[in-house]
Amino acid sequence: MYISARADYALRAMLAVADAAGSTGDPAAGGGELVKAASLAESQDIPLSFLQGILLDLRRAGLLHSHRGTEGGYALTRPPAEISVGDVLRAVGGAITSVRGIPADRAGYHGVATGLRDVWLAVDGAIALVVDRTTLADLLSDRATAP
Amino acid sequence: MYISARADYALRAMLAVADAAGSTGDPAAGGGELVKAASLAESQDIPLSFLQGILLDLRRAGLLHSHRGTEGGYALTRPPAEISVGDVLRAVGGAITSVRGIPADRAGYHGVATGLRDVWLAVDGAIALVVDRTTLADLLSDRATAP
DNA sequence: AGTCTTCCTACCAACTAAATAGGAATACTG
DNA sequence: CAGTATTCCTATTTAGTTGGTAGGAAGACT
Repeated sequence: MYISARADYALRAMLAVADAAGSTGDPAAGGGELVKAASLAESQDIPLSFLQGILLDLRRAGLLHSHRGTEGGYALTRPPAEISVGDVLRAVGGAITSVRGIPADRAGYHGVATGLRDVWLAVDGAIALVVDRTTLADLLSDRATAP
Repeated sequence: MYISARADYALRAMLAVADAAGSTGDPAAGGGELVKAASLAESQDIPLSFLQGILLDLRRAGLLHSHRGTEGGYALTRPPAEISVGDVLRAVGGAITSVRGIPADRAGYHGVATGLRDVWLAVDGAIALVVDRTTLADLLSDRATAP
């Protein structure tokens, strides 16, 4: 599994948003505090203009909502316990398992290699089990992969 | 998880070697029939000169042994039931899970993102469980991921 | 000697990821 | 209604990897 810089940054940014919103005293469901892109970039060492493109992806995927203007910024659309690592990965990355760029479930094998497709599907399922069960809230409370 | 062309070709080539050796009547442990690179390339539609580099990797990893000359070719060093998909992947690819190119277990996180490292390790373990339990023999008998 | 085959190195082309720059559109402030 | 802060969006540059090719050198058999 290859975690791209985009995916890595996206997760770190989401965690930073969740943390900032939670720590400023408003643990309510959706809204929370608005966090500026610049402060996310600084707290996690992410190039600002690159981060902005990532935040855009996250917004389009419905994980963040944003507000422009002087007191603008970003906030989670759902509480951290309802956003999984898999949600974030899929928002920026597309398919999680791919064979030479094409999704694992449509790899064209023939002859003696036919069984390979099932292996990739099994791998995909195993990965999904981990990343879909782990939420941002889990990560923030530092028990990363509670069974 | 991204399966590169190299990894994909390597697996298909190994399966083709295992199949050719098994079907010519010598199901003995090590040796088997020697299969030429050219016939592997043809049976699985792999560019020959690209395949040769891959076969070299597999040989250096101890999965194949080769013989030059007129009746040369490649053969498995172990029976198909003792070679896992993971063995082949690691032979051509290095680490299975990597974050931005560096191995998952040494990703440098700080602050609120500390927990991410454990997620990648969990993913790595989940993938390993699948690819290390599936052998070439499993794939050849078409019951890909028997639990 | 003469083939046949693996072995090895160097190289090229295309693509993707990563990062940058610059400008709209939008929202609040006074 | 100007002015400013900020998100939003697109185009471009840069660097690295991947996929693939070419051309021999080394070994093995006839």
